[in-house]
Amino acid sequence: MTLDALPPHQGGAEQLARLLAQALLTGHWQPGDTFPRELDIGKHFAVSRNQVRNALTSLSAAGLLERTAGRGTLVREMGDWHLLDPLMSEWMTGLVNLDPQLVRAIYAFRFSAEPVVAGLAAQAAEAEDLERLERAFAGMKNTAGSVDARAEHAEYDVAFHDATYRASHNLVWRQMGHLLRPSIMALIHGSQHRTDTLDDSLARHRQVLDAIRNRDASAAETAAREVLRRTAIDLGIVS
Amino acid sequence: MTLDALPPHQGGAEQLARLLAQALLTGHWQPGDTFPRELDIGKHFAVSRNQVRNALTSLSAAGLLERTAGRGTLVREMGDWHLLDPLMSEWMTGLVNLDPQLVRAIYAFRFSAEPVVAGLAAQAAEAEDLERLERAFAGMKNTAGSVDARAEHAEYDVAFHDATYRASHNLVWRQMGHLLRPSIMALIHGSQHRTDTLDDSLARHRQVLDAIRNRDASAAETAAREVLRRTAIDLGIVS
DNA sequence: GCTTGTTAAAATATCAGACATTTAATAGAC
DNA sequence: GTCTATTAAATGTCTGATATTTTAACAAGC
Repeated sequence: MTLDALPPHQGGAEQLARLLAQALLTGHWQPGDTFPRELDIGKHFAVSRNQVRNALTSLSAAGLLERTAGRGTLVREMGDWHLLDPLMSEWMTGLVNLDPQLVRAIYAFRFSAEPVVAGLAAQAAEAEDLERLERAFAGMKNTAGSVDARAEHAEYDVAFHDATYRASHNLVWRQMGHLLRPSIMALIHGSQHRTDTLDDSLARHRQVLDAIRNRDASAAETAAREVLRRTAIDLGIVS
Repeated sequence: MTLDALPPHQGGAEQLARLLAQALLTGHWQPGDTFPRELDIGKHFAVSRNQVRNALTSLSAAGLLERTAGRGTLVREMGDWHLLDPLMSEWMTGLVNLDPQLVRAIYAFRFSAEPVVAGLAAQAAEAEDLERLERAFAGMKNTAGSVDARAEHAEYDVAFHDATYRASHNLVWRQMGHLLRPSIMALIHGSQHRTDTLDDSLARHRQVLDAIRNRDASAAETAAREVLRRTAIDLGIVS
């Protein structure tokens, strides 16, 4: 794979990093391939070697590449990717071609983890957390009607789940909230956005909110599981 | 806080990064403090500005620092740390002074997560995974007797839990295996290493192994919970 | 033939210094 | 007092030279 298929970019090592990362995430290079040399990348995108090095440093840190002096830059396999790196989440968000294997893996993780998190949230949530959850839920409700507010709706959706993770009051779980955005954003492209499915999703979210508000951990677990069943349908993982 | 209290270092930006990271992790600087300037760090440790910048880039990427042109470098609060970054795990391993709040947070995470992971492992484990688990368990058994093999024992302990995460066959869960090393290594300094507690720990690990081997998810969950109860005692979280 | 050592090429890593950019503080004009 | 230049200080960037590492080719010696 060469650089020719990639779109041009404008300004900044971060932009370049995103561009290359997204190419890697969508499988433009195979694991084990040698990545283009610094100088070639710089020449192709008309940026300095510094910019290239900064970008490649990010990609290495995220486990996408492996660089060794003298040999060059190698593309690493999916199992080595640092999926929990916030930068990764940023790069994944908005990708339409995200590897289905990856989408399924993230979903499977959420399906096993979020019920537990919701349970913890029910035990640990404080007033501040409940407010966040309620604000996010209200936002989801307000944007559920119109078709053109679906991006905004997704943002509130992310905010709701993120608030759940935060409400667990655990530093580690909270970090995992980063994975939510790419996972939920994938819904925008995957589902049909029919009014009744949105209503159904909303009702299930409300159950989670109520359970947490009532400090009912086991109800929160079941409710979270129900939300994710809905998500599975929308993602096309089950029918 | 100044740099004077830090030990000297030898060679390489990675060493420098580790040194500074560990100082940050043990609270040598308070959140919100301004970190020393690039040039001062370079002068103090007798390294080039490049090395300093490379080190600081790592620390920023891990969420320990926030750098802005013109203003300088700020120390971020614990809630912003990327606890799931493998580099962080590497820096945390071997730290004796790790913040108790952090140790407890990681433990609480494991206590809620590992039962689920063990359950998944029981469903998804393949022959290769069972072999890994058995090898690790055998290693734990062999090193349980002698007092001076406790570091080696801890390594097998890490390997056992890591094998559990891997056996879940989920890319996201697998990433979390990185957190195990610092968490388990903390045990070396925290517990008394009496023979009977080691035997007890070993017996509980065997339960997990057996449950996974028997593909009994719910038994694996309970067994994992029991292992972690033992860990809590050894960490001094409960008595 | 097989091993070993030498050399050369190619790639990333590092260095040093100048320059650019951003930010915050400060002095002055009104 | 408030707003506006100016200045200082910090991180960011560029460039070219140099160092280090790795691989491969090739020759020497047994």
